Amino acid sequence: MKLSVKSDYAARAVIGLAKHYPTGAALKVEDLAAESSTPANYLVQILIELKSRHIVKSIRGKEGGYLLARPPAEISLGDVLRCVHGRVFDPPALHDAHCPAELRAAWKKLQTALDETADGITFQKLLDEGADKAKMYYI
Amino acid sequence: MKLSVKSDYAARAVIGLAKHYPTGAALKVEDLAAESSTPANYLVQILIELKSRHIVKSIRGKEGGYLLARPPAEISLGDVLRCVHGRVFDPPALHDAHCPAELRAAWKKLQTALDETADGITFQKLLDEGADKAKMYYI
DNA sequence: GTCACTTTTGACGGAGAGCTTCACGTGCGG
DNA sequence: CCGCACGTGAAGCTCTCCGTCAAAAGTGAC
Repeated sequence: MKLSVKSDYAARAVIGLAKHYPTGAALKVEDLAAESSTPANYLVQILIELKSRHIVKSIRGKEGGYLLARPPAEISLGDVLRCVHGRVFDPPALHDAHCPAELRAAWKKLQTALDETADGITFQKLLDEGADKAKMYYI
Repeated sequence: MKLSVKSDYAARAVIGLAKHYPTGAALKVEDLAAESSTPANYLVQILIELKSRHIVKSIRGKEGGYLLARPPAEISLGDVLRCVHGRVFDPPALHDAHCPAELRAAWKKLQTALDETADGITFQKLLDEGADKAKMYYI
């Protein structure tokens, strides 16, 4: 079960924006694409989806670009994942009447486990982990 | 992120075999397909994969068919899932050097959360749940 | 040995999703 | 008015998933 690169790109973009969040300045798509090494033209579409879910916001015209709509502590990996795809771990069983109830319950269990874990990971935590890792190099 | 129907079919097939496990008799592909309402021709391929991972075993010739290779308590949903797809929740980030380390750690966390949950669900538990549900109708 | 019955294996093809790029429209500032 | 950057839609391409089919090979009954 492969996870699409789209979600990966989205997460990288949000991380990139989160790093620039304290500055308050907008980040151009091309700069963000270069920083997170993602195809710029594809990243645009992802950013639009992220915008529609109020995870990021945009400023047009010169000096325009993207920035986070909320502080990184209030954005979870689950939010980004659910934005890019629909529901995380969506089993076809839920739409199929032939699926036995006990199996449906099992899928649900997996789904909630994944959801809760993803919701527990905020981008503030990811930033802190990255900072900790950078600091460890000096020890 | 949709889960493929293949995994659903596989799980249903194992449940069907688990129900017949006490009898010790082999179950024909067509019967199993009818019972779990899955396309027989497709189910064959899934069963072969399940066999290669020693989750089920087969008997050829007349009176042949499939049966579980182990008791239902020793088969987890994670086993079936990993058999049908490769790794569960495989993020492309692991193969991409451009992915930041903190994000890779986050994907790993989701992956292990899903793995542990799936490994905790044995088919014996699913059978018991189904039996409990059936019993509740008589109360 | 032969036959009926089963699994086994391989290949095929339509359908759909994912990835990427391109071209043009829209709004903002100078 | 003009340039810059976002916004949007469409197109191509590849690849996997889903399902079907046909032929091969093994097994027990007679």
